[in-house]
Amino acid sequence: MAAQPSIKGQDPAEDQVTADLEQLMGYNLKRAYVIMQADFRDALGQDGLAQRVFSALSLVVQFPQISQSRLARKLGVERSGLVAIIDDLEQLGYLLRATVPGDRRVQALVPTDAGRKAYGAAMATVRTHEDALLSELTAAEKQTLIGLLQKIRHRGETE
Amino acid sequence: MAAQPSIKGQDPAEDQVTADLEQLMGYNLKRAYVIMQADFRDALGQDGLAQRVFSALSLVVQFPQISQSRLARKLGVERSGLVAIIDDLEQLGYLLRATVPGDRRVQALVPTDAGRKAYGAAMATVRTHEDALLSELTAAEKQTLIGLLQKIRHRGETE
DNA sequence: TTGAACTGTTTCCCAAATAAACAATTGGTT
DNA sequence: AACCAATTGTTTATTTGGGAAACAGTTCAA
Repeated sequence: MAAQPSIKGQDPAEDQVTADLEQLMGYNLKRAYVIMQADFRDALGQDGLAQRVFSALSLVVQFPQISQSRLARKLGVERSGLVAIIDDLEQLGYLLRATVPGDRRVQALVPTDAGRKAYGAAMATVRTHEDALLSELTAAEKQTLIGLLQKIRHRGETE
Repeated sequence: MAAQPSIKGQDPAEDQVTADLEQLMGYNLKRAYVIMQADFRDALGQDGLAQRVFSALSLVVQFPQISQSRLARKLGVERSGLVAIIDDLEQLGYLLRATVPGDRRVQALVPTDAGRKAYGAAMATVRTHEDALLSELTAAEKQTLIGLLQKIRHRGETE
């Protein structure tokens, strides 16, 4: 049932063995995620935007005047966790916390010109790096993969 | 180019808009990964094995007498990080750190009967939960998804 | 035998994320 | 009008996962 002991040293046959793990979706997802994440960091440099900051900026650019609560819900994070992210973006001058006339609780997130510009540049860089990393996948495969991942997301995010 | 301001309140149309983010592989991978991870925790209970501990146990069961260095390489983590994981498994009585005759540096990781048993039970639980979470995917889709994720892994892990 | 390389380990540090509590504010119900 | 529930942004503390650097003990080849 179990493989040979494989005491030590090189054991080329070992790599051919298909481990239980390799058939688990969670394991494959995690390993692939770690690789993409490392690639993302590499793309934007160690002083660049973190993945989550980039994602937040993207949605602020696409939905100007969105509130923090709604943004947190869209990103699937807690409101409390979003505060630091928005602080970062505000300090970088990429967005403003604007007061909303009708409701003094809410602060509308408004992207600045610098924010839109930085986002465009970052997005281009990220796309380039993703394309390079995924160069062994065809366009159709990439689309299939994204579609299947979204199927998981739609299932999990509405439960 | 930008969407309507969408000041406040419900805005059902907003969800239909396809954000840039939705076409990025990294973003979809991260969101799907978070969902699977939450499902994993839910499956094994809050006092159950963590994902990484489960993975380590799986490989120890499948490759008895594997060394920590080789296990770390297989899992894609640092040796230093693996120590705590093996400590956990040892404290649970799921494996032993056995000395190897030929090399006094190495400690072979040997699964106990309890370890093999616990692993089998955990694996069955994980599989059941995964199947439930992925019930909207066909068997073929699941296989395709795993294959594409492995393609990313093989690219990233050998670079 | 000397020096390079490897093994497991400890210690320190960092990033990401959640939970719980809080004041200010809003809105609905009576 | 007055109360109460819900919402918003925020702070604080805690947990988790992981990497970097250094270390002593050990092996191995030149």
